[in-house]
Amino acid sequence: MLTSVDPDVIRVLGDPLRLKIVTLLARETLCTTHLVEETGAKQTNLSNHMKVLREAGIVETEPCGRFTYYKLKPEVLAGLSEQFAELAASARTATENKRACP
Amino acid sequence: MLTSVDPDVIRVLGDPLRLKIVTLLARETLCTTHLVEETGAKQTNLSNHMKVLREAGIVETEPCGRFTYYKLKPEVLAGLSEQFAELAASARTATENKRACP
DNA sequence: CGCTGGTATCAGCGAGTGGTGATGTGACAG
DNA sequence: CTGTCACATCACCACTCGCTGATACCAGCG
Repeated sequence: MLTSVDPDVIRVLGDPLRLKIVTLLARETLCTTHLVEETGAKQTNLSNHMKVLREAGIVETEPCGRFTYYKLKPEVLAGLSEQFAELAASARTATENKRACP
Repeated sequence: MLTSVDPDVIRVLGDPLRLKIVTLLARETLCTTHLVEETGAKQTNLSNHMKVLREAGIVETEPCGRFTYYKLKPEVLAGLSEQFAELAASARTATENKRACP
């Protein structure tokens, strides 16, 4: 069957700042201080976005002394990739599969 | 380099109704009337969403008499899939790539 | 033509969301 | 114990965005 993509994950990744965070975390595991430097956003703002990403199951936290490291969960991104690939494959066959005018 | 995912396309797909439309269009090419039946949304609402999808380059229109057929552009979805696959692959190596505490 | 039906556009309203400052919490240093 | 630092939470404001009704547009049909 055609597995529909999870709207929640996409919605979370739809925010430009969050997408930038995800892109940064795809390169290396970072803590909030690093993310503040890299993105230029306020700490409070970052913390809010990290909470959203955490609750969406996209990132994991790993305490390290007073610091909190964030790392991506690759399986979530891989799942997204697979679901979009399925959609794309299905869409290729749908071009000629046209429902009749009512 | 790590190609960042296009925020605009993701943002557009983040809406649940639009995602449902895309899922439906991945199965067959439909016109607005069909989409109204399938989603239960008002015609005006659908038309607004279709405009957003069109401007994001996700769907193409194909007039057919008085009807307007919409079909997906598979390459956009395939591109998304590839970009997420890259992110996932990069994220897998980023787990041990931890920046030092400041 | 004028009428009808399919579609697009416009203006307005209400809810949800992001940004921010103040504040709370918990861990380490001295 | 006390101060400091990293981080999280809360409350609030402003703004955006989606939904809707009214309306305009356009293609076919009689």
